[in-house]
Amino acid sequence: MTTEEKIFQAAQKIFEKKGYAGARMQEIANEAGINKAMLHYFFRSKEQLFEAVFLNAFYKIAPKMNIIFMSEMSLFDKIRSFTDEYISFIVHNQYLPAFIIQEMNNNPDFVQKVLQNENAPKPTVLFKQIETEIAQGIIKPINPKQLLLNIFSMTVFPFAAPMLVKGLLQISQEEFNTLMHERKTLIAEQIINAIKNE
Amino acid sequence: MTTEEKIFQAAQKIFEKKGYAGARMQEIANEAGINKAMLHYFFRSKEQLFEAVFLNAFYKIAPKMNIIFMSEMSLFDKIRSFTDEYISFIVHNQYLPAFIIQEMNNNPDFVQKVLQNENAPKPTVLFKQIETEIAQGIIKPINPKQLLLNIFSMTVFPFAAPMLVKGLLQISQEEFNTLMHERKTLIAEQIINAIKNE
DNA sequence: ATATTTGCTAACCAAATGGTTAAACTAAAA
DNA sequence: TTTTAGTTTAACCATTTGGTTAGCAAATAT
Repeated sequence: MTTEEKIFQAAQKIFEKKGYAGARMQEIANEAGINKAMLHYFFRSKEQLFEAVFLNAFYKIAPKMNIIFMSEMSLFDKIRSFTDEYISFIVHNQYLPAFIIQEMNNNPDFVQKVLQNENAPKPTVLFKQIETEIAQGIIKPINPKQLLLNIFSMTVFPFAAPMLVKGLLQISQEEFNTLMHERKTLIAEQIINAIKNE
Repeated sequence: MTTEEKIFQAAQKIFEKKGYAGARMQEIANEAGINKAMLHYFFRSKEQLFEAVFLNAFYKIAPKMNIIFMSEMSLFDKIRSFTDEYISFIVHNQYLPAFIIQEMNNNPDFVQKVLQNENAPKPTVLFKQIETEIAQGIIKPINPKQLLLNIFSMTVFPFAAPMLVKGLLQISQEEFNTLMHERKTLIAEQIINAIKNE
């Protein structure tokens, strides 16, 4: 592993745990086992190092979102495969959603920068599909944005607020993981149950 | 307004916007229009000032949660009144959920401290009620923890990740507010639709 | 073989940051 | 009127923090 990779991985770990404001360049250097000057040698500044880490994190998740936005499946199958694949992925990267959400909240300017990229998921196609399926009588009438927001909320929230969820439900990390595994199919069931006709 | 109140309100504003790590004592003093030494005169340290603000925030929201945990209503009515009252309250305190969630994530020790207080919401009664209504055939079988998590996710998530939501749905703050207003009744409808028998 | 670039470190620096102090001001109690 | 207690400020302090510099050693190019 090159020094640059060591730095990047250390930065990932520290930024994800502490956020931009809470992270310290010295701590990242220690984690990487190298001299602090190397951080600036390879990445110029804390901001640029952070941006590299943040964009990498965001574009790790974005493709998973495109399952629901871009594929050719029926709405029900989109919901099923999105929840399943998203949760399967996030279980192995539990830190990502909270990190991304926190930094988007604290850095509103950043949001547009990220979402104007070509990789950024675009919901218009999905919205049209929902309207079509409503018109066909497959699902009950609902504002497409609300439906997408429901799917998203149920899928992402536990990973956005893991500490709150574990505290409120009074469960351990193990039970949390079990629940998340269950949710891979449960969320789709619940939503489809709520919107399907008959 | 006393100086202590000025400090507290300024601290609320700054901590909520920037988080503990991103907030600066000087900025809080400027916001309050007083000398920085006064912060330490009234609150001793940044940590203690933060703790006062955080606990205040948490115990503003906690009572709204007890609607669903502690009242005597039927499950459906609990869901209806929780989503309605929670969203109504949060619309006027949009910063609160993201702030609480962020600091609970960054400060895992803090979580237990907060949730061991007597005000802290306890879910056991609700879980039993759900199991009873399942046994009575009112609702379909579901893990009570999953049901609570669904209610919670749909209600809280948009306020936990407002920037991400606005970005992904490509909506303005105004449209966001409209959607949230709609959700006061929509969430309950969707969930009840998903779990009710017949 | 020599010059040059690249990777790396120790030491250093200026600014920022949380916190302290001593003195001054204010208002109420004695 | 004098004490006394609480409030406020300006100046100061020690530490932390992001960032820089000068130099060294190994690789690369000439």
